[in-house]
Amino acid sequence: MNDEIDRIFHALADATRRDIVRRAITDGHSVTSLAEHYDMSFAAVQKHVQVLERALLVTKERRGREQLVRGRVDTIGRAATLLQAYEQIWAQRALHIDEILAEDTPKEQS
Amino acid sequence: MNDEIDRIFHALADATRRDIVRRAITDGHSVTSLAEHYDMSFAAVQKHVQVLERALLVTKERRGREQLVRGRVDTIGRAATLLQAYEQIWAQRALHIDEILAEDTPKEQS
DNA sequence: GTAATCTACAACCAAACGGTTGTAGGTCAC
DNA sequence: GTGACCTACAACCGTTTGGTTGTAGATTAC
Repeated sequence: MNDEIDRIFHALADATRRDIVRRAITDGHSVTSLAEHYDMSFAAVQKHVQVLERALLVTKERRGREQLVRGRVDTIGRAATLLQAYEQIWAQRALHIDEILAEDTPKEQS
Repeated sequence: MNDEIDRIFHALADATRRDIVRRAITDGHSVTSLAEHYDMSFAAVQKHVQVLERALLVTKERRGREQLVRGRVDTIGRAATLLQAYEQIWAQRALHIDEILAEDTPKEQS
């Protein structure tokens, strides 16, 4: 499961791949049509899609001779939840600090 | 700015680094005390901390001869917001699909 | 002042990344 | 069936990553 998270974050750690996800999440796009937007070879874009696919951030669907790339919302949601968990931990810590301050202040006054 | 996001996601794409952030977000820890938890050299952990530092996910604070590592909540929140944005885009798409289905179904019945 | 502790950083190495070109297999149009 | 198009994948290459060991600089304890 840690490997799964590794793959998700690694996949998102590249601007080209994030842009592919952005495009693919609203509509399916062929690999060729995706490749037209970037200043690199078709094969390079194909590799990026493969990385996204292994991270389950994207699926491919045959459409005639094309392969439609589509964003996988469940996985993106999973990653967002993970990060929110980190925020949650922090929020509890901040709350805890507030409690400590609230307890200490009166004692200093006595 | 894209580089900043690259660095954040890349930093989180490693289980050891995620664990360091987890520990450091609630309390400051010296690099040595962090290193005790992992099956690798001190220098390796030090490098991981450096990656987190460059991604602004963590700050170091001198405390005598130790260096306290502490999680940066603002950056974590930033990453969470980014992922939520992706989810948001999806939600709109899902809503759109629902609308299409809602429009189509009656027509099929008539 | 000396020894122990904590950190920083350089040098090295194998493996993974991110790109390239080239070749080959399906699918569509005609 | 031929040609054009879309995709898959192998081979290659320079750079980065993630680990190691070793050395050196501060800081603390005594």
